Amino acid sequence: MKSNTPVLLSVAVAIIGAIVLTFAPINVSGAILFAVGAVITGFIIQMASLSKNTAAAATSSTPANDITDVATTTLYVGNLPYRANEMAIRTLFSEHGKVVSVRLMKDKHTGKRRGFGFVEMPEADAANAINALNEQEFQERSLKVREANERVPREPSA
DNA sequence: GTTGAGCGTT
Repeated sequence: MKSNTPVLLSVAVAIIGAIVLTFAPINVSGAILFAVGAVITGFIIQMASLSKNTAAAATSSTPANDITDVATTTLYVGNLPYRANEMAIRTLFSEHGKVVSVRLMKDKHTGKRRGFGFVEMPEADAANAINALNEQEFQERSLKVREANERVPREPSA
């Protein structure tokens, strides 16, 4: 990781400064000033690195990241085992298409899983996943994959 | 720690 380099550098500067100050005939106020200066320098280096990375990330357009403008279909997945987590469902559906988002509904009060969830996929992949994963066993349970009903409409906050 | 038809939050 490149971002660790400025941190290690600032830490090294601080340590070296402390060692030098230990054997150097300088008063305490000078030591404090040096330490503060070292810390500030480290933060400045970090900020410069962060802004540099942000600018680079914003400037370079990676074609592998634009997948947000695809028409997606939300799938209802029922009869899920209680041990199943989102990662397992995402992995399972990823075998039959691109998974946009996976949401396993849990009880709001207890936080336990209710055994069903929603998987968002592109239309073609969604139909493929329904045809492939519906009524199929997943961890000794028969999956129920269908098209989800209408989501709650986004009410304009007015 | 339990249960088993169903359609839901930032």
